[in-house]
Amino acid sequence: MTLAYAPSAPVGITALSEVMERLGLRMNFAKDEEIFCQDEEADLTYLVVSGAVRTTRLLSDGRRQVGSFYYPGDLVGLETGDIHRFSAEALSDSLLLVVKRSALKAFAGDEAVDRAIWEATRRELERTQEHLLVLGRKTACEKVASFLMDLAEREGGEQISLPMGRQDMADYLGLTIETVSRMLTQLQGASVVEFDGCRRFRVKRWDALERLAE
Amino acid sequence: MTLAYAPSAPVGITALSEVMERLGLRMNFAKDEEIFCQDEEADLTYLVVSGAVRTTRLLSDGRRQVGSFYYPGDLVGLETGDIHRFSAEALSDSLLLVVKRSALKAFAGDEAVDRAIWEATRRELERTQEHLLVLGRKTACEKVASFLMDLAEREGGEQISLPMGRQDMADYLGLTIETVSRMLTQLQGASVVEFDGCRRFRVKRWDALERLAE
DNA sequence: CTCTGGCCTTGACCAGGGTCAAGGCGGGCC
DNA sequence: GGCCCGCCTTGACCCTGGTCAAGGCCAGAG
Repeated sequence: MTLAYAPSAPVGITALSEVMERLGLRMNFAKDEEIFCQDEEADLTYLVVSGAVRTTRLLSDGRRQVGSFYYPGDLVGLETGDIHRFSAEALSDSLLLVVKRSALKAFAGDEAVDRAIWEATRRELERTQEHLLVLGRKTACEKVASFLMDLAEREGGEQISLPMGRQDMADYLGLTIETVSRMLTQLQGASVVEFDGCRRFRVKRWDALERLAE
Repeated sequence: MTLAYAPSAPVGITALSEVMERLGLRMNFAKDEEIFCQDEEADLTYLVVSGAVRTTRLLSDGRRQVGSFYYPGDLVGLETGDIHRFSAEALSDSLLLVVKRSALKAFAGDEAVDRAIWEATRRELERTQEHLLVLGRKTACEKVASFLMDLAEREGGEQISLPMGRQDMADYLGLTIETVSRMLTQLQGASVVEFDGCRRFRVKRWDALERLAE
């Protein structure tokens, strides 16, 4: 089976991940283990099967920016050019399917892969642009609220789990860990969300959360 | 003449802008005139000939984030999907070449255009990721210093001109106009840069500027 | 079951940058 | 050449979020 080029349909990512299921090497990464590194050549593509992944960038003095989080079904490292501009690490013990881009092209055809890369890149750009707005123009409370809302919208269920620690949230939102903690306490105090331990919550008042997220 | 598809060469943007020179409609935009609007359909592509362009996004309460600035030779509105996620306005009176994407495809071939779109998108993503780091993890002084450095590196010359006002800089950097002004004064006080009026400067100490930009 | 270490929360205090207000300055227009 | 308006700068003050420090909680090991 090879994938045909279908000009108008969104061939891209879904079909590609099916191909990866068949071609990909299954790899386990332990919590905090590096998947790829900033400035490293980017020839591999990763599909998150279970667990989760964060991409990060370090400033020379140790300040860190988390670029994005990736969950099961997401492709990581597809959107980059030849060199990774961020590092990627496993948030928790994770299973990933790994395949060489060149192998993927040979199997799926250049067209399908190019299209998938293009789609992944466009989605990444949109997410990054949204992130930009959050970092540039929102207050601490709005940042945390919109973060929780994004998570809740992705998951859809009642109980939502936070796969990342407070430090990762802080570095994603351009805050400190203490401020994140305080805002969470505050949101809980206002009965907007309710935490069950520090890694699970549910939304009690959607309207309020939405309003706070701006 | 049609452009052939050359798999490995960077066919993209340069060739495309040559085609645009022949196909494009010349349009003048006055200072602050809208070029396209957030949530509008994105069928046109713009090549900056003279002047400059900013892309912006508004929060409901009027807070504004500037996404990027574009200068002569840059393509604007190519990287987006079907709908613009930002608005674009002329920074000053500007001349742009405008062409429909579909016309471009018919003339240059799908391959060449797809490739150009892909390249433009990847560059945009890289710029946005850099911007993310600045907004998330840099201090006001570092933000302003790295902004000036970016400008100076693009222009290369001795005297560098700022095509945007203080408010645009502020909204790009996630600061207020007053803070931008103070930081500029401070950088000048430290003999790092020297202003000749508020729209022209030159770098006096590159090493210091680089260090301050982190 | 208890100990221990790593997160997370909380509090007190501090400072970077925002807010508000008052001029200065320079460019365009008469 | 002079006037005016809009942009830019400066100052005083304040507040959000950062810093520093102490303690709580929970999970995993022994």
